[in-house]
Amino acid sequence: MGGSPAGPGAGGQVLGKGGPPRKLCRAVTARWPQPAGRPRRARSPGGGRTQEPFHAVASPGSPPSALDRGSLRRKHALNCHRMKPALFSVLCEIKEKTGLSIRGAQEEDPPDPQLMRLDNMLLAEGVSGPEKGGGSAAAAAAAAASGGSSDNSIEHSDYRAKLTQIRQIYHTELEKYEQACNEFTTHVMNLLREQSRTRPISPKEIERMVGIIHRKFSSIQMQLKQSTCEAVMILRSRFLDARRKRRNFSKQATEILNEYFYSHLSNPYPSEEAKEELAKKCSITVSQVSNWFGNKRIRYKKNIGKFQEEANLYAAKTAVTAAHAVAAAVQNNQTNSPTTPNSGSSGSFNLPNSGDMFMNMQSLNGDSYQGSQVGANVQSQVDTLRHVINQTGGYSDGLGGNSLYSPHNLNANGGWQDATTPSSVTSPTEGPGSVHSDTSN
DNA sequence: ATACATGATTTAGA
DNA sequence: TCTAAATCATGTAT
Repeated sequence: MGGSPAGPGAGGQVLGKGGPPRKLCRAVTARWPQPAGRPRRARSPGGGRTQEPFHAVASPGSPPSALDRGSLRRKHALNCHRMKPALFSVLCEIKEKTGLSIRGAQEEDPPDPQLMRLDNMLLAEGVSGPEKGGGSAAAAAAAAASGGSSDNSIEHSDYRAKLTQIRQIYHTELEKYEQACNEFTTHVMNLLREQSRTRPISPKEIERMVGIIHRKFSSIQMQLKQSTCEAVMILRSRFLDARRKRRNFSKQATEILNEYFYSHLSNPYPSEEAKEELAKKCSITVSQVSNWFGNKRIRYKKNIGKFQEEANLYAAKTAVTAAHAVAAAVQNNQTNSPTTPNSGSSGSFNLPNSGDMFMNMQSLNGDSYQGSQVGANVQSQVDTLRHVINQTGGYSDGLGGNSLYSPHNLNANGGWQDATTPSSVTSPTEGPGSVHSDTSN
């Protein structure tokens, strides 16, 4: 249920309209390298569509061919012809009549909704937005989708790096397109200007031509934007997928969880508060804490024997902590007034060493000393300590059954004792008297 | 390559 | 909604 921190399918939904991510992936990998070649292609054949041969206006770089030379000569002859003004006016008249110059002049393109959507998306993803915080919004969203844990900074930076890459490609391509568009527009304008000497070309016509060119280029830009959007979405979905993948918790996190588990073996059900605290300490989500305890309980119960060594280990740790606690408490009792235990607002111990972390957690559960009864808590620590001492004394007999955390906490039908039973009440010194046959799997 | 460990998910029950 | 139990899927050690 709430187990998944990333939430199955949390990613990829943003672009859901485009189709399943797999397909997108293929589409993009096939399409990505292409845009670089487009401007060149757009430049050359575009001119061939006007009525006059554009190559007639020799580009400054290339020497005119024999054909060009002939055409230039003819043009020059035409321009100098004495009948030219008369012919020109006739042409104007004809054009007026055919209405060529008016047609399509008022084609004002409204803002394309799809283009707007793409623009918005790119902005939201931090691709087309302002230079700095780019991607931070998306990354934050992704982090939120994953449960907000902060243990994935590597993936995070990886994501940002890739997003930056996409962003760069997008901008260079966009720049190229704009440049190509401008070049082509000025080229066409020059041609039209040149042609206007031999045939009537109204400013409206020029405007229209420019409009056509811009529309063409903006459609190419839209393709670029679409590809970029797809790339970002794929990156996102992959990023989230990667987070969905199982990753072992850090050693420290496992230790913290184990310490809690084995010190609350009689009732290994952390409260919501305790879960939150554990989650914070382990840099994982509360759901992950719940999962961990669920797994741990079932696996411990299934094969107690296997976990005994681990249990002893953590018991020893607990004992050390307890020893410190007892020492501190005793000292406190001697030096301070007996009614002022060294506790914070939540009633936790302030231990002089690193063990206090664990002690704090213990206090959170509320089962170590309800009602801030530090005395009782100290008693439980003493019990643990005493028990460990006993255990280490009897450990050499080598029999699995004689272990600190023998399954005395489990009742006959395999369940733990009543969940309300605090661990400190059920003294660990109880010993291996209780029943347990299910040490094997 | 394999077995084992472990985090996540699913299912069913209370 | 929480949990137990089964199971899946991946990480890790050999």
